[in-house]
Parts: sequence; C-alpha cells; structure tokens
Amino acid sequence: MGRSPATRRKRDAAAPRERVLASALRLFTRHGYFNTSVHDIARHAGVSIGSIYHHFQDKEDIAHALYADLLARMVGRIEQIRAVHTTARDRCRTLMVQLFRITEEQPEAMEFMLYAKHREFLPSATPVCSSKPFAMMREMVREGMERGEIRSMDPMIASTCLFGGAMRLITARLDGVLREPLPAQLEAVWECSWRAVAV
Amino acid sequence: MGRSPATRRKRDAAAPRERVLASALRLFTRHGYFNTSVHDIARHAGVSIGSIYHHFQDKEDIAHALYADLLARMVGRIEQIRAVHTTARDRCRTLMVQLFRITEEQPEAMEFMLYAKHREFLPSATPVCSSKPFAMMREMVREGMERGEIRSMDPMIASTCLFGGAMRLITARLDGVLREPLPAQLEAVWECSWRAVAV
DNA sequence: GTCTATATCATGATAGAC
DNA sequence: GTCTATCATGATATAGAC
Repeated sequence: MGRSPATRRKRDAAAPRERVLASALRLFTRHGYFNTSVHDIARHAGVSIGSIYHHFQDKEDIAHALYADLLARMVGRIEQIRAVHTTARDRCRTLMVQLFRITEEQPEAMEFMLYAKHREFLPSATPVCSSKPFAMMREMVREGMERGEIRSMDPMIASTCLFGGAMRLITARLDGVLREPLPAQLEAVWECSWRAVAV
Repeated sequence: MGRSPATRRKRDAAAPRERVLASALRLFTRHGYFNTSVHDIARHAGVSIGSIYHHFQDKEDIAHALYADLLARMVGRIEQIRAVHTTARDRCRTLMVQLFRITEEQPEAMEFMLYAKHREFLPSATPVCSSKPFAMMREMVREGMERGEIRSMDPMIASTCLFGGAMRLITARLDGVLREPLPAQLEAVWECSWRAVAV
C-alpha cells in the first residue's frame, strides 16, 4: 500500500504544497511579492523549482492559492462567531477580539490578507474590502440595525466606522508603530467603536 | 541670457524632473511600482532614460522624491488647518473634509501616500502611520483632550478611532468599492467618528 | 512527482557622443 | 543636460532525466 498524503505528512512534516505556501507567506510578507523569487521560495521550503511548477501554475498562482486559503479560514471563523453569538454587539466585539488575537499570533497571515496590495500581483483578485469576510461583517452590522442595536444608516458606512479604528490599529501594529500588544488596547478601542454606531 | 527654469517651464509645460514625477505617480498607482519599468516612465514622460538617471539616482530615488513631495504638501495643508481653526472638533472635521476632497480630486496622490506598501520599495521610508502628517493628527487630538473636547485616553488610540473610519472609507473608494463620491458621505462618517471620541 | 540544467527575456543601470 | 546604444544581471518558466 502506497503512502497516503496523511502518512506522508506525518513523516515529512508537511506535504510540498503546504510547505511552499508557508514559505511564500513568510517571504511575501517579509520582503514583498516582487522581491521574492520562485528560487527563494524553493530554497526556503526545501523543495525544487520543478516541484513548485508541478504544483502551481506560476508564481501568481502561489499567491492566489495563499490568498484563497487565508480568506476561507477567516470566513470559517466569522461563521463560527455568528453561530455562537446572537446580538450584533456580541458578534462584533468577539470578531474584534479575534482579529486582535490573530494579528498577534499570526501577523504574517493578517498582513497578507489585509495589507498587501493584491491588485499589483493578483489582477483577478477582488479588493479586500469587497471580499467575503468584509461582506459578512457588513451583514452583521445590517442585522444589528434591524434589531435596533445600531443606528440606522448605510451599512457600508456603519461597518467601516465600527471596524475602521481597529483595522487601522492592526496595520499600525503590523508596521511596528505600536509597541504594546493589541489585546491590551481592546477595551479602549471597543468603547470608541461601539459609541460610533450604537443607538 | 539663458533660459531660466521658469521660462523653460512656460515653454515645455514642465521641467523634466516634474514630468518624470508626474508620470511616475500615475504609473506607480496604476500598475504598481514593480510593474513599472524606468523605460515606461521615460516613455510616458517624454524624456530619455539618460535624462532620468541624470536627475535621479535610481528608480527607488524617484519613488522617494515623489513620496517626500506628497507628504510635504500634506503637512502644509494640516499646518494651514491648525492656523485657521482653534477647536479640535473644527480642525479634525476640516481635515476630514479635505482628505475626502483630495481623494476625489487627486486619487493617485492619495493612493500613493496612503495605500502603497512603501516598505517594499522604499526600505528607508518610515511607515505612513508614523509619518509627520499622522503625528500632526495625533497632536491635534491630544490638544483636544487638554481642552476637554475629547475623552481622555491614549492619543494613538483616539486618533486612530477618530480617523480610522474615514481612512478605511477612503481606501474603499480608491479600490472602486464605493460608487458614490466621499463628500456625500461626510456627515454620516463625521457623526460616527466624533461620537467615538467626544466627551 | 521530484529533480537539475537551461532557454529566454526584461530590467536596471551605464557609457559616451553631442 | 539630453540623448542613443548597450551591458550585465537575475528573473520566470520549461525540458527532460530519473
């Protein structure tokens, strides 16, 4: 019986595809997409150029797969939050908590999702702001208006104002401008954010 | 008597240096820094490669000069606002008005200043968030706290929350996600933003 | 499926005439 | 100061053995 992917993963730490994506995430965020060559990725991942081009169509395809993976994981998290919490306040606050935590624990993932100029190297990609996670955030806010928790206004404006402060703080943290970890700032930020849109 | 720069500017529309910077701004924001070659800039500006390398040290130097010019112009605007208005509320509101207007009238300038990943091609550049304009915004907010207009908290948090919504909306507009011009949204955004931090 | 070796091409930057 | 012509480098992507 041949080695299944699962068996292989146990032996070699990870399948080539995953190793490549992990290396790409690190190198793209550290040095930028255009400052990272496919050779760099191959070396860092410990695989050959040939293997990379067997698993991926081209360099752009690596970035695309990475982006899709990260967004899908984010969508899963938001669905989870929707399932557990019922009020818009609880949902949005929990999301902010998680965004802050992810920024601390997986800054590279956050940076690539949020802060990369995808249009420069992913012509096909939708801008982040109109991606699914952001659409789900807007939907949460819209429901909050129907429930009477949030003032009535354009949901786009409301969700931007509700999460804008947190988002800018996340980019500041990723830029190294903020020294303290984000979770320590949560109460202050949430207080401001909720005041902005609450009835 | 030889042609002075001023005379020349009148004849040829603009000096080579300015033509290059204008072309670079357009091409960098349209296609990205790394998707724009020096040849592209030369062609677009109607000057030769040799001329570009006479006026600028290298490609990075073009981006650097552009960035410095735009930031300096922005600093001038903020100083002007500080001179004309006295309360934090008036100052911040006027700044938001201007940010929205600049986004509509000079979207490329706004995009390059705010939304470009400068660290990818300007290793020496400070992150935008810690650049002078942002520092001046924080200072405005801090003074607002002393005057009792703004709740007492970390000025970094306050200014991020106050301008975060507007900033995110600007990036959404630059991404083409927002169809309506920003000034039409001003009242709604300002209402949210000021509530976030006001006493 | 993985590897090495290589083809092809575009780019940043320079040389040197005018 | 401006130009044309050219160099040198390093990138993406492919070919083909194993």
